[in-house]
Order: sequence, then structure tokens, then C-alpha cells
Amino acid sequence: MKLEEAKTQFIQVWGTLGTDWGINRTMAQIHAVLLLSPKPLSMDQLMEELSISRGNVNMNLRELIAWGLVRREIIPGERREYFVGEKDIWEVAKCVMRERKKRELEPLKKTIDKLVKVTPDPTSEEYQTFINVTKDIQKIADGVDTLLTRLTQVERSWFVEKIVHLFTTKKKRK
Amino acid sequence: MKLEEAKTQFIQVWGTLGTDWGINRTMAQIHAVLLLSPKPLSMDQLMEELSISRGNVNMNLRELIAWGLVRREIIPGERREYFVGEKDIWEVAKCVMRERKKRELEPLKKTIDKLVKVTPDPTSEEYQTFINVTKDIQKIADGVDTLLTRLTQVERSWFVEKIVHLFTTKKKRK
DNA sequence: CATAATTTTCAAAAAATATTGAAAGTTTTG
DNA sequence: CAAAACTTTCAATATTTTTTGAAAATTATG
Repeated sequence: MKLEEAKTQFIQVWGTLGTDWGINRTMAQIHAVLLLSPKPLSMDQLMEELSISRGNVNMNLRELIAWGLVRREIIPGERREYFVGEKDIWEVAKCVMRERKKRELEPLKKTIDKLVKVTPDPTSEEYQTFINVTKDIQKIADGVDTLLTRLTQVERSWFVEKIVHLFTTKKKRK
Repeated sequence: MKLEEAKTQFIQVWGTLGTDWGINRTMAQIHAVLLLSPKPLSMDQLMEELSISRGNVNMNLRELIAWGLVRREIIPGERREYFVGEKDIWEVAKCVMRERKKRELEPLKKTIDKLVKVTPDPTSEEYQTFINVTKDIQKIADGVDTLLTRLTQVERSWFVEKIVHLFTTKKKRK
């Protein structure tokens, strides 16, 4: 396969992945283009590459910067701004984990913590079910929180090489 | 807080969570209603509870069943069908992990496996970047695959109680 | 400070996604 | 097997999300 075709396919697959993850397609595609570019790119180059409007590039770049996946780069002597994507995919993954933990897990935990305090009524079956489910969610959410915190702390080499042994060790305890 | 209010809030927060995860709001809300119900519910009860149409309930229930989060329940002597939601949240989490692994991770891996075979051109900087990024994604995707496979095998008690120690053991190696 | 280069904003338009509801389909019952 | 009870489908509609593009804002340059 020729490089150009492969790049197109990559941009497409990364866009689909983004959509699956609730990230808009264009945002993911801009990220893909930056991932594959050895050099920083300007807004005009991104508009050209993806055939999209300036406003669209601008908004999605801002969002990518907020996620920590892209940063501005000023090239001395150049008037216009350039953008660089984080190329270490483990760093990208950690960014996404941190961001989603902050935006989704933490609000969930806050709400659930309130809900488990609902006025008790031990005779009601409805109450029992409610309290069981919410307390269960609370426990799992804590587990996910711990997992994400730990994962965002480990090095890429650890993740890539050691994760296979993660559960095997524990299983021996049985 | 009164139970009714708490239920409403729960349905709302679960719906938001669904939206964040690329699952449609109504599907998540139907799931929430079933989670909180001690008894199986009929389509009519769900329509009533969420003020949505029959067609909508039907389609979203079908999707929930496909995900393995809800099952049909036939009550002897009753003509109409009833539905029950899986209430063990760890089971719910495992369902979601399995389903997304199948729908997202596996297709990604398949495509990336093709893309890393792009025609080599060692002199091109573009080629180098492409191959570095795709091979990196390949490694991380394998790691994620392993992690998900392992996670979907462990018991809820393990996840809730032992996950805290997961990385501490490994860190001692340093 | 006036002009030019570039970025940002945001209302309007387009595209994508979700919902309705009525008709068609299916299963049960007498 | 006809009628009743219930479920499924899907074209039309409504809602939500994304994109555009031109005007406003900002920043650099002479």
C-alpha cells in the first residue's frame, strides 16, 4: 500500500474511533493529521488537508488544546501559528483518561454520593433496590477511579510490557 | 431527599453518562429505570415512566438486549412481555467492556495491522512518522486488549477490593 | 497609527441522529 | 380461523450536533 492511501485510511479510522468515543469526527481527524505530520501545521494546511472551513478548524483545535492533545507552536520569524500533535500514543491515552475522569467520573461520583443518602424506608422494596444499585455504582466508580489514577501514573513501557502479567500474579493467591 | 426525586435524578445522571459514552440518552434512561425497578417492567410502563413513544421504547430495548444489559422475561399467565435489567453493576461494566472491545477495538486493530505494512521508504520523514505512530498504536491497542480481556474475567469482589493493590506490588520492583 | 495578516466568534445553514405514530406483522385466545 | 392483544417497522418529523463563512476582534508591521 502506498503512503498516501494509508494516511487517508488512518485519518478515516481515527475519525471513526473518535465518533465511538463521543469525540466529534472532525476533531479526531484533525488530531490524526497532526499525528502523521513530522512538522507543525498551520490552520490553512489543516483546512486544505481535510477540506473544511476555517471556523471549524479553529474550534476543534481549541478543543484539542483543552484536552492537552495538541499544542501551539510559534515558528520564529513566521507570523502565523502552527500546531503540533502529541505523538506518543501512551501520552495521548493518558490525556484522554485524565480528561474523561475529570469530566465524567467525578461528576458521577458527586451525584451518586448525594443519592445514596436518600431518606431510608426499610420496608419499601423500591428503596432497597435503589440503595443497592447506587451503593454498587459507588463501589465500582471508586474502583474505576483507582484504576484510572494508577494507569495515568505508569510509564508507557510498563503498560506495553508488563500489563500481561497484571492478573496472573494475583490469581496464584487462590 | 425523597425517593421519587432521587430516582428522577438517577435517571437523569445515567442518561448523561450514556451520552458521554456515545450511547443514546433514551437507551441509557430505559436502562436506568430498569435498574431501579425491583420488578420486571412492560413496554407500556416504560413509555409511561419516561413519556416516550412505543416505537422508541421498542428500538432502544432491542439495542439494550443486544448489549446484554437487559433481558426479556415472560411472566406465566401474562400475555405481554416484561423486561429486566442486569442489576449487578460489575456485570454491566463487563458487558460494556466486552461489547466495545468487539465493536471498536477489534476493528481498529484489524485496520492498523494492515496499515503498518505500508510500502517502506526509509528516506521519507513522512514514512518514518507514519510507521512510528501506527506501530505505537498497535502496541497500545494490544495492551488495552489484554487489560480488557483480563478485567472481563475477574470477579466483582476482586475488582472492588483488590484493585487498589494492583500497581503497588509492581512498583516495589524498582 | 493605519494597514495588513491572522485568529476568533457566532448566527444561520446543513447534516446527522433520535423520536413519533400509525400501519403492518405476529402471536395468542376462544 | 377471526378477533384481540401485543410487538415491530419505518417514513415522516423533530431535535441535536456540526459546519460554514463572513464580520468582528486581535496582533503584527511599516
